[in-house]
Amino acid sequence: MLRTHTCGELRITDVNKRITLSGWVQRSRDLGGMTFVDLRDRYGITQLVFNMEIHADLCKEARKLGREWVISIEGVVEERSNKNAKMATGDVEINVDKITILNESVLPPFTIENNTDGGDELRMKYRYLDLRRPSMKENIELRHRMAIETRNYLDSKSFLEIETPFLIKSTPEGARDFVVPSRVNEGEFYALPQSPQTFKQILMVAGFDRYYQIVRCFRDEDLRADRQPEFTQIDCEMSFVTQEDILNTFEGLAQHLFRKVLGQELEAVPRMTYADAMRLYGCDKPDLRFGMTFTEITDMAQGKGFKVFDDAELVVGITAPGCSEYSRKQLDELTDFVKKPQIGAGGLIYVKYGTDGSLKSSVDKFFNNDGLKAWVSAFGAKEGDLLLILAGKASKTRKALNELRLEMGTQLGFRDNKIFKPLWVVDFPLLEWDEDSQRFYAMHHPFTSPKPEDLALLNTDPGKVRANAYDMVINGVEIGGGSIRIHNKELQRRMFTLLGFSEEEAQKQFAFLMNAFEYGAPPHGGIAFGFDRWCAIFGGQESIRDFIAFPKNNSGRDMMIDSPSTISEAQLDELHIKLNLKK
RNA sequence: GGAUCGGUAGUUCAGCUGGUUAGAAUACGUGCCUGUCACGCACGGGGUCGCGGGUUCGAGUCCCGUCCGGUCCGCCA
Repeated sequence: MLRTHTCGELRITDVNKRITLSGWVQRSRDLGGMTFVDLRDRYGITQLVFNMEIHADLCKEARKLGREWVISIEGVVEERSNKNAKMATGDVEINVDKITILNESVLPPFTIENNTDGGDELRMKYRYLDLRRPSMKENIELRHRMAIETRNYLDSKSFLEIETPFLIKSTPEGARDFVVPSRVNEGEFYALPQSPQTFKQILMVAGFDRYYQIVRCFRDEDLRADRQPEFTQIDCEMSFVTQEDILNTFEGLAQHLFRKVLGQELEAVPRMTYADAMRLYGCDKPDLRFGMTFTEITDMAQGKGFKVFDDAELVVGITAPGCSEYSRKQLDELTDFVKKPQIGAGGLIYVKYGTDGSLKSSVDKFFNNDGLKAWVSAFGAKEGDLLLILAGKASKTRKALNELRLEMGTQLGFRDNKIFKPLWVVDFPLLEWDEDSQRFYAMHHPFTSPKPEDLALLNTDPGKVRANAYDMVINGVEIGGGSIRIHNKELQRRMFTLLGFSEEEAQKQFAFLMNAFEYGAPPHGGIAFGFDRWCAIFGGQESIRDFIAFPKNNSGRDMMIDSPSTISEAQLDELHIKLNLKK
């Protein structure tokens, strides 16, 4: 037998038991007369003790054990004379009388500890070593619990988990597709799904009523810390429901996961319209862990001869609580921050509202004390606060102030990763105008239904039409989004027209869906959650990579298996493919 | 497609305005040590300063190019 127990389970109540443990050598401490070895497996660490006076040969053998060697030992559980309160197994140790070396290990390139000395690149190349670290193991375990509890909840609500194909068809809308050549169909290609969107809608036509799938999706776009070319969604769809039914059902999922995975009771998730989110936070996924909402003072600020304000479409600011004593240097740094090309503000105006009630601003030349006082009151600022104001074109200025708000939230310690503030953002616009191509694009996707009360605007002012679309946001991260779909042929046709699809194009791309809709499509809608992101947020981290067992790096490469890679001429021939390389 | 930061010992990093033999910590090896648990102490080995070119009496350091990695913008319906 290679083990009777795991390395995480022995307690004081097990003293005097004869046991067998197997695992990896975490480290050893040779004190001369005795040697301690920490033996690690998935479940924890148990200390082994070897005493020169009792087993000299064994003790010498133990000294030779290297880091990450795999061994099996037999011995007796003993109470420690020096207990270690930091370890779950810290009350006991194993007096070993037999060592079996199961496998030696070469020296690992980084330490197998939570505070590893390894950089990201090495950790990905030697992922099997990285995954031995307790923190990584816990992330993977968290992911497992999230998946199990998602299935438990959805199963309890009569959802069926149904698999949809990975080899599907490329569509030009949306993200770039990963493409797979077909050997048996010369010159033709499959595409990997960006999401199972059309399949889940067809499952509704098929009458499956409530569908879900924890499913891999693929997008051939540039990566970020929170974006991988393949990622996992909790994909869901329901029939005979209103938006309200969907929000309630998946608020229930969120509450279930908070309870089962984090042990927290989640109150009702607040809702905010897209319009309010943009007005108060300058973005469609506000971080509600802190306030600092936007205050618009365009009217108040204009007509006093300050050109920056007078020329601006919008003058808007935030209140940084307790920051009136910010130094010139700190304010300069904030100015540099908003002037970074990625943020793109022209400059930053501040008003210091001193603890003594004094007012000092960077625009004193143009605004007297009364003018500034009116601002302070509009902002609802208190003595000791600092107003930070941006001006310019409305959308760009809001975007920049959003970045500044988040930066200030971080600097002031308001973004505690142990605190969770979920939010529904609702009433998204149906369409988005694209300046470059001078046409509307679907903000969510072309099957999203407009709000019935906005239907009339479809002909007169399409940009104003709101959709039955919604996002779930936690701490400023979009973790899910969905919509009520169009199930009416006429409406769908009008949508395609608005989006600039000709009848033929719509037929060519979506014939299967349009055909299915001819046969009695029920009213339906759904939602999809970014599973990796949700895991990362629950784990208190920003990067999703540490919650994926085998992630890809910034360039979409798998550092461990070194993919993608070239293929042989024979393979290319078989696929009828000729390369046309730029370099 | 663009911006920006980085590449120096197995690893994580320092190395100033160009100037003697490139350092620290950690890991590793050897020795000592009977209650350690980040054990301790002593000693030791370990470097194509990513690569190529240039400037210079002299380049880890400056310049150009290139490769690799990180972060962000665009992109991601």
